[in-house]
Amino acid sequence: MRAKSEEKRQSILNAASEVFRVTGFEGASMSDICAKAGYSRATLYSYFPSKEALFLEIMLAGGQSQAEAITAALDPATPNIKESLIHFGKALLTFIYSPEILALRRLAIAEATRSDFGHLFYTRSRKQGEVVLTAFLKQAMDAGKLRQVDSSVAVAHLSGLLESELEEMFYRSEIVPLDPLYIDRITNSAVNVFMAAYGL
Amino acid sequence: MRAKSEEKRQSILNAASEVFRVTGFEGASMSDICAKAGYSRATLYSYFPSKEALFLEIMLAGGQSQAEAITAALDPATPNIKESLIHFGKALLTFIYSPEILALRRLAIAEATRSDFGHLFYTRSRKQGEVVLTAFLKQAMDAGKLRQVDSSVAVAHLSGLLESELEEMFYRSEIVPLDPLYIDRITNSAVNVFMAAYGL
DNA sequence: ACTAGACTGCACTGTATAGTATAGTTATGA
DNA sequence: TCATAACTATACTATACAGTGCAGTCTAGT
Repeated sequence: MRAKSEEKRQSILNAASEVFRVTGFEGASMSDICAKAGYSRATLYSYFPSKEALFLEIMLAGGQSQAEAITAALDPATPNIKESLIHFGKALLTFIYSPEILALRRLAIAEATRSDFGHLFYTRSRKQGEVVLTAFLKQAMDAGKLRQVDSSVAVAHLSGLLESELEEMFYRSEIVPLDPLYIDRITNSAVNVFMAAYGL
Repeated sequence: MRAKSEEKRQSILNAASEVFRVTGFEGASMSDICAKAGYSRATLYSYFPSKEALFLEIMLAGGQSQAEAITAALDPATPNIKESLIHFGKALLTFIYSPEILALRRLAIAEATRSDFGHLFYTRSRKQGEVVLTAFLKQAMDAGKLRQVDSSVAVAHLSGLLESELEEMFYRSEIVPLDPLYIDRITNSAVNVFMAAYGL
């Protein structure tokens, strides 16, 4: 007999992810997804029970990869806090403004009213990252590298500064990757402002 | 003969606005909008040629009101720059995180891939506000109240700081108005950080 | 080679919606 | 008052899509 393959499942997820990102949840049709994946409708329904289930799995996977990327960008053993924040900022922006992740974030916002998927995505991605970053900053404060203040607020301010020049990206119809040099400039000025307020 | 009334037109816009905000563009049906407005489908189509036209008008009106609110919150004649930024911040956050405007912003993001409406909304609302705020900060810099730096970046940083603790609002399924005391706290800490970096 | 079950292709059901058409009703301005 | 046009109610067209069902085909494991 023939076995269902994990690769096939993945290729369906990839195709669906692309279609959802381009057309949104409502705009995506299961037929489009099948065509993109190269399988028949029946096959798709044998792997995923419904459009919603497919969508949910994509959002959760995307959220998790975002949380992991944020965690990975932090190196707690660094002596120079400013350098490590700059490294973190560049990695963060590169990842969360990549076309794939940005599209997922927009999808999450778009679906926030229709279902809980949006908020689920947020709590599994950004919020997770914030927890890790908060611990990182708290450690830096305790080590005397930053002023002792509410580290959650400091995290929000750092994120807000880093993303401050990129708001327009959410509203653009075509999503293009950011120029690494632009990311460098943005990160440097954001961390400078952060250090002016939170440094010693 | 009978004349079409501007009030009727407005009440259709109001009803449509509410339906769009709750269900999104695709999710909203013209019948829902008719029911909410209390008119027949034919009447609605005699006032607006299509669903898209109706949506566009709502987005543009919302964008303009946002731009006006931002402009109105700035008083260029103020001697104390910090106080005036705090006043501006509170007014800004109160307005752009009101349930109505926040819902429009989410709609704009949701529709950004499907059409240009999202970007149009952005350029007519936020971007307009940024232009005015940039001029305001530039003037303060020239008057020696702030450090002389790129005022566009300063504007982005100020906005980013002000909104930094409110990102979750975009992902929540129910939208609730913010507590004014919470807005005060957020604004104060954001402006403090801003002044630490940009003050003299 | 045989067979279980994965797979295709297609038709079908049921539902929903944008927009139009029409026939009859009501309000209003001259 | 009366003609005009706004209005309602409703039916209709055309389309689209989620999900199901089924007849038959292909493939891998034994």
